[in-house]
Amino acid sequence: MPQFLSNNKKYYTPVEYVFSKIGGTYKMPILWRVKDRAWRYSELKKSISNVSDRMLSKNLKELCDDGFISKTIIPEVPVKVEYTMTERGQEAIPIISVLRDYGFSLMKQDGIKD
Amino acid sequence: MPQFLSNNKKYYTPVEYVFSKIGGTYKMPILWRVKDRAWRYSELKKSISNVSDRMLSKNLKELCDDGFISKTIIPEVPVKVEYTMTERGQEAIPIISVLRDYGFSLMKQDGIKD
DNA sequence: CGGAATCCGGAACGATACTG
DNA sequence: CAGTATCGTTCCGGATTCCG
Repeated sequence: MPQFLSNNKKYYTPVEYVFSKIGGTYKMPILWRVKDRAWRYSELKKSISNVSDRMLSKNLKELCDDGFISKTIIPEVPVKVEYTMTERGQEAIPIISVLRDYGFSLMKQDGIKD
Repeated sequence: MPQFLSNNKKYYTPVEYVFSKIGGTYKMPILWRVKDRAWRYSELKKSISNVSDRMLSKNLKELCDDGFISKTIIPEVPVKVEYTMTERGQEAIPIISVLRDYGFSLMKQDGIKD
């Protein structure tokens, strides 16, 4: 099995590396929303209905730090923050799309209706 | 956000459903190996070098129960067990392939050599 | 050989309260 | 409005032991 290091963490497969960047419960839902236009924090909070503030801000920060989205602070009162896609983030969209389609296919096989 | 139930567990996205079936550290590595030929337990153990017996047997059982691979017991002494792909499992391979390619692309962007 | 059962620690995650 | 801080819980996964 191949392996490599990044930030002192050991990875064994490229797939594992993908999950470390855009895996977890909320990152793909965030990217999927932000792909078309700028979204505000409160919009994302409302749209991803089961996410906590802690998880949302944590995941937004990581996606920013890893270069998938960017954050714009508009200094009005009260403050406005917008999240938009970067080019790197855009490249993830087709992957998420494939996973979504496959998810629907699996659900159909398993007799689950959405 | 859409949501649905399966086995009394709540899912919010199709992607989440995919991960519940073939996510985690070891399931895709297992599927990726079994795709071409039958593999024995001890072969998988050796090939996925960092997996424990607990995790390997647990993941193999779940993949069997979920219909992605099948298990053949050959009653020799000592017993021989082989794992092979089902049709359902085969359908997951292109998805894993896409994720692998994307993983290599991300690694290249991040200056990681495999 | 090919597992299953049990125990356990740490990381991930959730709910709530609070803040610039 | 857009987050932090803190605390409590859950759960993934490793180590170990045992079995047909």
